[in-house]
Amino acid sequence: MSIPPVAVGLNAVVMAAGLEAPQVLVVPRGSNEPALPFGPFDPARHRTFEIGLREWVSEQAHFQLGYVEQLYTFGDRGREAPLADLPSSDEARIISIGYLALTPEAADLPSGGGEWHNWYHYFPWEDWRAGKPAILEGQIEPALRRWIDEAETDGRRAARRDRARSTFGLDGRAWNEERCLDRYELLYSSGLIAEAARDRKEAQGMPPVSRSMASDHRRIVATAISRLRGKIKYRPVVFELMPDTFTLSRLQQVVEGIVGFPLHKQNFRRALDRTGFVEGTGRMLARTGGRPAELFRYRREVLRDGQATGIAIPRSR
Amino acid sequence: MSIPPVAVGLNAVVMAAGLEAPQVLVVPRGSNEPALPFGPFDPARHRTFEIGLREWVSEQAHFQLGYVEQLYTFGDRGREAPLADLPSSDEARIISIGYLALTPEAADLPSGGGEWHNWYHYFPWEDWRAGKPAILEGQIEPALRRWIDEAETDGRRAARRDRARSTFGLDGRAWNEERCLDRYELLYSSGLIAEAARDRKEAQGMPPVSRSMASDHRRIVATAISRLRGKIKYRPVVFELMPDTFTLSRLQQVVEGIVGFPLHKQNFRRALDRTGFVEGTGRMLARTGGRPAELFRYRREVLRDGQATGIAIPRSR
DNA sequence: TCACAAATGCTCATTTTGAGCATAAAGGGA
DNA sequence: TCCCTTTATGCTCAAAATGAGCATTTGTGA
Repeated sequence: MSIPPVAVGLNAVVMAAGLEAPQVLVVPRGSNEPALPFGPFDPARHRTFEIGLREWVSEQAHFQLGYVEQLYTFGDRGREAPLADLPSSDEARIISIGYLALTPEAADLPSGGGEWHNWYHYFPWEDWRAGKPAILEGQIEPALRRWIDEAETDGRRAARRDRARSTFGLDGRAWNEERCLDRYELLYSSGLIAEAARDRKEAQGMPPVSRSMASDHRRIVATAISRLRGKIKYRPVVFELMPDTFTLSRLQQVVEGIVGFPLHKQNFRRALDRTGFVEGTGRMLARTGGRPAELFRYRREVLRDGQATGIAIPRSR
Repeated sequence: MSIPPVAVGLNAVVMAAGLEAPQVLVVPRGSNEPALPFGPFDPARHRTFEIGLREWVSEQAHFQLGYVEQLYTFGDRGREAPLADLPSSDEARIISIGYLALTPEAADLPSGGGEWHNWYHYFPWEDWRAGKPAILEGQIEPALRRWIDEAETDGRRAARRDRARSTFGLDGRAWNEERCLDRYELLYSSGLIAEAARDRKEAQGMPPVSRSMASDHRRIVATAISRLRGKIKYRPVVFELMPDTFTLSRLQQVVEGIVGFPLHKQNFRRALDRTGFVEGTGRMLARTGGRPAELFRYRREVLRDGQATGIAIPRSR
């Protein structure tokens, strides 16, 4: 049995908690679309994927990754074509293994040309912290309804409607923040995303509703967002994004940034309290704009015993 | 930038609900250790991994996969060496993309030499349905304590103790069924698993505490079990393992087989009821050994709208 | 000195769990 | 035929967790 060779790349979705919104590390590429940091996997040099990933991130971006987990392996034909500075896909297929990395907000900006970009510049429909994003009613929902109506048969129309309803919460359905990837894929397959037109090399009528990224990188980021939004509920991963000490309000702000909607403050604290994940340091942070807040710290030990638990998400409004 | 080529294999962990316990599809290999079904990924033939996977499973095992999801991509050096019928790892590194597939219990046994094997023959310590498995107190816990004591420094000893406590629930800690993979990895790294001795080519004093598998296949199965045990709680994946109609007792039995411990029957039903996932057909199943049970069916539509929900797991005892 | 803005503290009605008791209905054997 | 055993189902009750919102503190800045 012989196995045809393919080239393997490693993609990192490095995330941090910004002041206003969660950030993702991207590499600007001049007039081209920005890309995720990317490095080849060299089986001769790297005993494991993760070692390889950490190595080239520290080489290229000059900073050390902390928390890292494998996301997904992407290998569909056609997805890698637009990355012009990589070998053409005609000979060797390139598959890429996506990783999610979380770094404390204090992480210095990498000097190698990387930049922190707000998640929601790439996914404006995902940010409900200040209510329903205008882009939904203004552009996306009408376009989705058009796409539904364009279906060729009644059956397909019904299938499209079901899909749009459940992912985008149309017709009174609930919005499920974890379905970020499903929404991206729906927008892609219905042609509402710049990458879709680009990949099919045709101009679509859709106004650029958000920023695009090179290759299938925006899909990889959507995968990372979905994963993080889910995981935060059953593993204490948020703390990987926090500095050593923080106020509870800041913690809540970071969680709200991730899930994309506001939380009920008192209930958030009550639930957090019960987990025992956090303990007061006695020190206070002044100049909060009101009463000073106590600084807390994450108790890593708690993770060890006991059940898998993350942070409760007591939705507000 | 050039990317060194590697060979990509696809591994399928195909699972079904057996009469007594969940089953996994394995390929017996005579005097060698049994293996998971494995097929090469050929970028020239397969547009996507999943298409490739479905194709060779239907070729080799003569049956069609239903539900399929990507699990993880395994690429550590050394892991593939023992699969003698594959090219040596010296030249080309083989990485394998693991997939989890779920098939209804009615699925015919594949004729191509595949066999359904009970999960718990490979992971006897994971089956708490009839109480704490004897192998834990009899063999695993003493061996773990020996391994803890063997550590060279106090710090390492403490680290080993913490790790063993939280994964195996030592010293009164809770048993978390989702940490199946962590437990396998601990047993592996502490040398209590046949594969560990094999991979280091040394004979360990450990009695064969369970069946082993080729290469890192048992690790892949552990990954699948952990994934399924987690996912069952927030997505209605159990129904992928059920036939068209089933009794509630059978459904509970399947869930118990997966999570590995008994559930409280009445509360299981109450919670199931609330999800609306299931509806009675009016038909009854006789000869259950007692009062006949109603046959139910899964309402696929419910999945569409509403929140992500799986099946409640009201632990009993 | 007095509002204001945050940070914290508490209460209360609802829901959701966790446990168990009670009743119903077939099949087997006395 | 009539219990008795066995499995299916129904229901109740206390405890815990959630969802909402009012009330109190305590620096800051006008």
